[in-house]
Amino acid sequence: MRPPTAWPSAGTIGAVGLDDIHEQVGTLLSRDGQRYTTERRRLVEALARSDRPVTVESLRDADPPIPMSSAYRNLSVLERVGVVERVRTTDDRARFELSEQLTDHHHHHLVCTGCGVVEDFTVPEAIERSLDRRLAEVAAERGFEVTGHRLDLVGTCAACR
Amino acid sequence: MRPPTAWPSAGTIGAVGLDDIHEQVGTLLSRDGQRYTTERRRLVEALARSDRPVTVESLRDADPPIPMSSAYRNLSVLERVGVVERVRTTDDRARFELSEQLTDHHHHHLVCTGCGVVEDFTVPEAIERSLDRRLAEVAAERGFEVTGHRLDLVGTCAACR
DNA sequence: ATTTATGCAAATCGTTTGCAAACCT
DNA sequence: AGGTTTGCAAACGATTTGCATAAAT
Repeated sequence: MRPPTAWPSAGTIGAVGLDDIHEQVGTLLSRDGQRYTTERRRLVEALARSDRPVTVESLRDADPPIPMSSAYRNLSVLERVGVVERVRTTDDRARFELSEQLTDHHHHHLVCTGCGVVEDFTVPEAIERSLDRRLAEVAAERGFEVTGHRLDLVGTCAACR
Repeated sequence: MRPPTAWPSAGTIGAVGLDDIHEQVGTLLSRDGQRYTTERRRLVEALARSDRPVTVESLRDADPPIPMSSAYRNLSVLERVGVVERVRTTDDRARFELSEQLTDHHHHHLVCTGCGVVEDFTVPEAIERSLDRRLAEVAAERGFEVTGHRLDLVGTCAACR
């Protein structure tokens, strides 16, 4: 694992290093008896290249295009082994991003209710900590096993105002 | 508006008063040229009776049942006028709850990734405030117009562990 | 050679919509 | 009556899956 610093939000290439990511993905996949194929590599690179969660549609329109059924199937596998996370917000299409486990980049989402676009942002450590403390309490009260939290800032982006 | 205290999470009946809610809903609907019909009244009561967001499926299975197409259509209207909020989490079905505007109950959601169930919880005022302050900053930086925030605690509920 | 992944087309499933009947004012 | 709401059935759109072909080990 790499230092848990705040990343410049500009994709993961350069910040963590693609080779590094590919290596981890390979490990996570093989641990589940899955192969790290060319197609999956391309998916991971597309996700790493983006500074925000991407839609499957945008992958289909990539160059070269990634067929939607393949994208969905591979994203499911990658999600299961912990490489990607599926982001559901207000609109009906899901978006995908590399998991925080993989990028060491804990962040949150800014969601536009107009066009559905999702951007990343972070909050100061101190706030995260007090939040986590309270969240742990709530979980304990309810007998929940916590796997994480999600914080979305909902609003209208500059383009949609 | 009623005092912005933390509510006991046990539905809204008794806490705010159904009559009170119906009155506000009537106002919000008429403001949009909509009627407050028997069917819509039943929907609002079903939502008020629940202490968590409900699925449309559960409304269909209510007694008497609310046909899904009617539920969807009315929930859309109620959402548009600000009476209900649509909650999207990890599973593919949407859930609905009375809007915070209506209940004066700002709360968050605890989401089980196993069965999809969604429960309510609150965090202390102080945490909300520092969060809001940071969120306002982020919004300002990006030119977003903020309409609210969402905080989900994600995990596995007692029944699914 | 054998097992696994790919990608087209068909199937699913939650949600939306057309339309005729029921309802409200 | 005149316009709105209801609810069945059909339509939609995002996602999943069957299956024959291609790729990987």
